[in-house]
Amino acid sequence: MESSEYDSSAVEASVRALWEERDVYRYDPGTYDADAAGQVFSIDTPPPYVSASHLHVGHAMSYSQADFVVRYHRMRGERIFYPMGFDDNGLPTERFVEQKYGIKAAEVPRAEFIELCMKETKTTAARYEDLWRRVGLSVDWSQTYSTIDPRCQATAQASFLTLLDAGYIRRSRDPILWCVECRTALAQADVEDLERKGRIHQIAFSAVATGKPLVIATTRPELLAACVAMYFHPGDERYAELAGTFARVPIFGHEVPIKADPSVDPEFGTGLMMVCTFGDVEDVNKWRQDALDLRLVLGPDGRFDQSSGPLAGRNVDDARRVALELLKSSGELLDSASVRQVVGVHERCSTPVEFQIRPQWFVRVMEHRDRFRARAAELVWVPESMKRRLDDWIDGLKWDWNITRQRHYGVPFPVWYRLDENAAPIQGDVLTPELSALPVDPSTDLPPGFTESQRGTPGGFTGDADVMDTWMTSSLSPQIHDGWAVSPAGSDPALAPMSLRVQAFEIIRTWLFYTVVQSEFHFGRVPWHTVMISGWGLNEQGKKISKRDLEKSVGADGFNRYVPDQVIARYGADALRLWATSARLGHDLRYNEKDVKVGRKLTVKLWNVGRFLDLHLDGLDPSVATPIPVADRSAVDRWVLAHLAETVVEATEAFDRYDFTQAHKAASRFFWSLFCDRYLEMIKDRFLDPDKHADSERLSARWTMREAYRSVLALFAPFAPFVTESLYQRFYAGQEKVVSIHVSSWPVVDESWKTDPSDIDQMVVILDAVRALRSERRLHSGTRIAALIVDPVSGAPAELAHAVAEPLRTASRADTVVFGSAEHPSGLEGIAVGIEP
RNA sequence: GGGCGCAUAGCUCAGCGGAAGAGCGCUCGCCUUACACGCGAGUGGUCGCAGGUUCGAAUCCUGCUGCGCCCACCA
Repeated sequence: MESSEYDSSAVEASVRALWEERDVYRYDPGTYDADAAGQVFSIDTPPPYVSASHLHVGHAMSYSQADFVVRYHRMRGERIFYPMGFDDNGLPTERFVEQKYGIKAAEVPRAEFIELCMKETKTTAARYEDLWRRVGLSVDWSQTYSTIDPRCQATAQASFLTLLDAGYIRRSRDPILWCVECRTALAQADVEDLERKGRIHQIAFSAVATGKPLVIATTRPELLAACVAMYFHPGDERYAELAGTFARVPIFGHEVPIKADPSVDPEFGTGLMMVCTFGDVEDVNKWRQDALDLRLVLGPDGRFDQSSGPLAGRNVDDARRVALELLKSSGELLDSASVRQVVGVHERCSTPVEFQIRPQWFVRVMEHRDRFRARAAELVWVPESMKRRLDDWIDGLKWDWNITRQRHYGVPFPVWYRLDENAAPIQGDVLTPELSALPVDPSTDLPPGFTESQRGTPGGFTGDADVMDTWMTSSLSPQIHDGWAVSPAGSDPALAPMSLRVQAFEIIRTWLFYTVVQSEFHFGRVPWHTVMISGWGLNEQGKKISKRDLEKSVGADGFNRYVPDQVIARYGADALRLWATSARLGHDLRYNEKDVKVGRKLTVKLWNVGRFLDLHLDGLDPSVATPIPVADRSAVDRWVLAHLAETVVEATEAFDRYDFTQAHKAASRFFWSLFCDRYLEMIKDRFLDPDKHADSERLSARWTMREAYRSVLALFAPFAPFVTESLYQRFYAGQEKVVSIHVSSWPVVDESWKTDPSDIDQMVVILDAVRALRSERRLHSGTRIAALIVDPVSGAPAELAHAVAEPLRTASRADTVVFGSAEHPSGLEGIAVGIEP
């Protein structure tokens, strides 16, 4: 038996080897029984973007939190389906590859670019998997998926075709959000706010009829080229007479109608505004509502086109500068002022979002919002307050979900368009494959009934060149797991719906929302029973952990406290995970290295109790000996079991409501202050002073500490899986004949443990007073004292004092207990104590 | 502007209707045959502010203030 200093690296490596060798975390499909469906516990985990260049301790925190819950359920005997995926298609990966290789997707042959993407995602995914294994996530790695693999492509395409058939998807030429940097369409969820300083300009138009100046305010003078109307508030008397007349646009000279609309704020600026195609959402609304002209002047590459005169060929910033110069020299720029503005930017590259018009695939979410709200209400939310975030997002939706992206690395749309005699696509004439043929790539595969020679020819066909929004695939993670699109039998009923979705709060509006959409449209139900939302691990300043933290926070010894690999090497994965126990679900937690040290101390303490057992169990062998009935054990032994019983109940109830923080606290409180600091100290005397104690007392202690330690290890197993497994293997696995503590080993309270602990509780109060006396005299706790003097008043205190005299003597390391006169208050009413060294 | 969350010991955080808590830090002891990554004893808080409900409020209600996040947004 090894019983040396704790070496986390060695212990964790050998435990990991055991898990992998025995395949402890493999999902057991078993036999599906509808009545026993609760026995499967299935988890829908977030597939991380493999392009996120580095994982930090904050990621380790949220993934660990999911693992706590999963491990608890596994220990309760449920069959765990715990897969892990990697999200490797879509923009983030492309941008990562573009940056790493210094290329632009558009300027490299498509096949070559995709090959680079695949290569990068493979190596990064392997690195992630390795880290997650070392963190101790109890994932069944045989269930791993990648959002670009054939199964996922087939699932996404099947969803698309099914939704198209059911009328949930439309193709239309709408104004769409567009990123000129990434040169692709975006969905509302891809856009975030950026606050910045801008300038607002007063610009004079002129009334066509009278030549009078009409002054508007704008932050985007370059869009004068795209101006199609001027508006004022219908109640604004200053401009009432302008209704139905026209204004002339500066620089460009075209005439635009002047109209009234209640959405205009008469207090803002001059009370007159211009509408362009398109500067913002209001422009789009008025353009639709009043059927205004279309003057699209900004191209998909972010440059002004030939119709924009002096601005032609320029990008937005350049065009703005030129427009202002022209206005200034013509005297039409009346005023400019600084203003703080908030602009919508693409969240991946922070480029301000522009508008384009082109045919796109949209999922009709707007008209079905009530259905999504109803499903959101069916879900169990942990914490409950997070439901509001989804409700608010649904309420604030403005557009249908645009699932079209003009990129290269993604799932292609499984459609072809029939071409007319000029080889132009015929609107609405869409060719689709059989579901059984999926996945298809329309750029190389053929539509049913066509030959390759007809590709791109008059009367022939052409494949859709775009790819799907990455969320189109990841929102199908439950269906990827249950085999919906690829298994002949369809969704595995044991996995549909799933038990639990785990994720952080920032992707509620994307991943969570879109998954609800898919599940509702395809199956008319929720995708999971419960959603568990974790917070973020923040840096020491309370901010999001940044790339800078990962790169710059390096000490003189080269140690970076934010890099999980380094933290694990120094303190152990158990210690890092134990830090994550202190974050309440849905709440952020500041990361401090010292808090990992606290976790480290707990793992070392658990280990050292193992050494204590090695010394004192004295070959106790449950496989041949029979335990002493609890009723026959010493009072202190019964006492510790009574508190253990309370602890197990508390931890179990906490875990059942996903409150792993309380479960950990309960275990910790019991283990440290009751089991170690009091119980083990109290029983030591039985071993160290054998003459004063009967063999039966020692045997009672041996059985009790063996049983209690078994439960302690199990209570901590979800949090610190490595050290608890190692100790379980050392002391219990052989006798219990169970491969791992992590399987069906959650502690069970024996009814006989539930005794009244109050006598010893009170004794402990007296003991504390005795310890204070010893401390005053600078005696260490091993030093024996000649006598403990107890001075109780008659009645209940005297009865108690006599009842606990012997355990109190033992715990105090006193040779005798003397009932006599003493001065020092014990902390208990009616009892004073003293010591004679 | 709307919504949500948070404000408790120097720090990180529990507690959320019945006598202010933990860990870290700090002070004083103790190298005691499980553990100095330890043990014992201490220090430290008018629980953001102001009202209200209650026999009783850190805990419930109202209003402020500050911080964070989400949404909207002023052309």
